[in-house]
Amino acid sequence: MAMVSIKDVAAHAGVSPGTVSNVLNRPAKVATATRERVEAAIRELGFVRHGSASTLRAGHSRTIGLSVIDIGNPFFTEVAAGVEDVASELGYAVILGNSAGSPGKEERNLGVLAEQRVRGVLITPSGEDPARLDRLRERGISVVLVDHPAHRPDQCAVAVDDVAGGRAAVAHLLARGGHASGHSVAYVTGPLTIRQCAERRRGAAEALAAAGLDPGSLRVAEAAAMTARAGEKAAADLMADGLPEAVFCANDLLALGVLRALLRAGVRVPDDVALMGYDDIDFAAASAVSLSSMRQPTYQLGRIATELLLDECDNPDEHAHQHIMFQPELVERESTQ
Amino acid sequence: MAMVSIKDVAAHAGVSPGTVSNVLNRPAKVATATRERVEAAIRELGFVRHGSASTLRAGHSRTIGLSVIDIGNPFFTEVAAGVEDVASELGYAVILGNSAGSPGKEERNLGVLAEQRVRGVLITPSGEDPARLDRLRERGISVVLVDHPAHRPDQCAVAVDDVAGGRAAVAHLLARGGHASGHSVAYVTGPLTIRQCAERRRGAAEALAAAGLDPGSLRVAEAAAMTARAGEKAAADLMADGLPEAVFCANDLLALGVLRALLRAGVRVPDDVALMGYDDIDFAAASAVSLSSMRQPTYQLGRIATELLLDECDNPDEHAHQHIMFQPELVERESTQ
DNA sequence: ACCCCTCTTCAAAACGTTTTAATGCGTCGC
DNA sequence: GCGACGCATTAAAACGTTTTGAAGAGGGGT
Repeated sequence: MAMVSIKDVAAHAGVSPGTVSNVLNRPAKVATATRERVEAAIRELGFVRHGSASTLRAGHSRTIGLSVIDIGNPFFTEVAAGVEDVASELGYAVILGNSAGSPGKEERNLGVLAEQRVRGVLITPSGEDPARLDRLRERGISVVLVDHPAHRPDQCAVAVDDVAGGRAAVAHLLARGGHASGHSVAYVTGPLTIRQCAERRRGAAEALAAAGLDPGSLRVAEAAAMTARAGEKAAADLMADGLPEAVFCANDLLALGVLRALLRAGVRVPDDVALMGYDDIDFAAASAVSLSSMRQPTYQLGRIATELLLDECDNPDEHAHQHIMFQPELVERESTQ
Repeated sequence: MAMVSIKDVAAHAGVSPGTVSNVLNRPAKVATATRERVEAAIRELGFVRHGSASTLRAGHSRTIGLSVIDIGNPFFTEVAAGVEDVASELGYAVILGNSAGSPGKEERNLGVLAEQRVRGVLITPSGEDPARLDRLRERGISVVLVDHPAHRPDQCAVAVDDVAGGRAAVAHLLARGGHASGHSVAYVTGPLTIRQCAERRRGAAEALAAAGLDPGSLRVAEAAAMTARAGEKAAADLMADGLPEAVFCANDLLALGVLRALLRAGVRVPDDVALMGYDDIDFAAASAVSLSSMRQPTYQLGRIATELLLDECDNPDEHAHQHIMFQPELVERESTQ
């Protein structure tokens, strides 16, 4: 409990507190002999810099915020791993916020981040309200969007082309043949207020159109959440209305749930119904019927977003805002063979 | 960028900064009329309390640290979800640290947490070195162990009985019958320096002994990590030395990897080899052959640990340290039928 | 000898909040 | 009408660091 401060270190090393601060922050500015004396004192006394005091005086912290929609989803977990790795390499701490899809909780989390005076925020926004993020920017907190295109030009964003992904997925399903109408293709999705869900749907409709089918005929089953449980429920609803020939799910969690429900009902996959997921999480390959999916560079998403954010924070002058858009990649497995 | 401080609010409301602080921290102490005036000023000016200044002066922050071994493992993800929920309910921010099994990285992360003067730390230690944690305690940072028994009496810990889990798992495998010797049972594990791995092994050996077999005959395959990929590799090694009749894996990720490797090699599960995982992650039920596993109250682990930690922080006097030990539960699925 | 540099170090102010002890102002009991 | 008391508010100090401008020491060139 004996809080040892920079002053104690200074006294112990026979220098002024300012010099200790220099040793800590710009070691080059201080003579080798003194520096070593100070470093020894720091070690002997077990001094740990008080981050809050530093933040208060310096005007900025060494923490960033990460706000995701669902920490239980392996997609976000991998993003978080990328973020954590880069942040930790550069000596930043990561404050985690889980919005659980609720704009209210997201708002509260952003409030906490603002209080903590984080250096910047990485966020996969759960709604489409740029105003809140602009308010952060006005406070001098940089914002980088993750898995979401930029709201404005003077902002970094790292995203994946979801329309293209939806298009490729449904095109792949249609390529198996035998689809007389769009009605034979179902789209199981999370809340369509989530951008990713809406865009993948748009891509799906485009694929139908490209195949000469009515894009409006896509059967859409909107689940309340993007979890396996919600997927099971959606599949039950779907089966009640008559089986489609192919199902495209907005993510792998939904797809795993759908798969479980179908198999339990005695439906054969892919023979009776072909199935596509999205995200290519690790478990997609290990499921009962291995799952075809759209792969995204998830870990990289987190890494690059963090690198952009910290570059923006540390070199505000030379920093060039970037809008990065990756293309997803089709991974073909048993569920569509 | 216009930082509005408590002084600005005070001026705008025609009171002193001290009163504003009181409105923020003990609203009961201030007359209703003034309080409302101040609250209006706060709203109009968009004031956000400077967390660092507050921490500096008050001597403690409203953040806690969470240090886990592998954020990519759904087990820890669920723990993290429980932690985040409770912390967020009580207005605390969570700083996430991923040790990736490396004591060095864990050490660095703890350093960051110490600098941030977190109120407390939730940790699943990756090694067995209580000294580092004691050093935190000396600094006035409470520590609660998660999924790990207490190092000392005056400390909270929330754990699950891993010896019992290992025992139950292997007993279940043996109950299928046909085991002439312990050699027919393999244990695929992560690094045995990880306590969970070592204890589950002990439980496994105990089960062999209880069945009248030589506990030393358990075939142990130690993988470098507790991931599906590492599991695949371990399975390959295992097959090279002759197939066992039953495989017990230290977690579901390893088990999924083993399962994938076995199936690819044409081995039938459970007919040729029975397989048990551990953790009962969501995906265990959805795998190619649904996986028998040991279920742990994961989300609850996170919730309770956080509640204990925050109770210890907020009521240091009345707080009673607790050592909570849950019992895992066998979940039987296809892989052992 | 003198001046002018460079290289180190220092003293002191500032960051935004919390907290303590003190102040002012009514009100109550007598 | 007087002193005492309670309540609401305030002024000012303190938390531990960073930063700035200035001071001091030593050296080289004239």
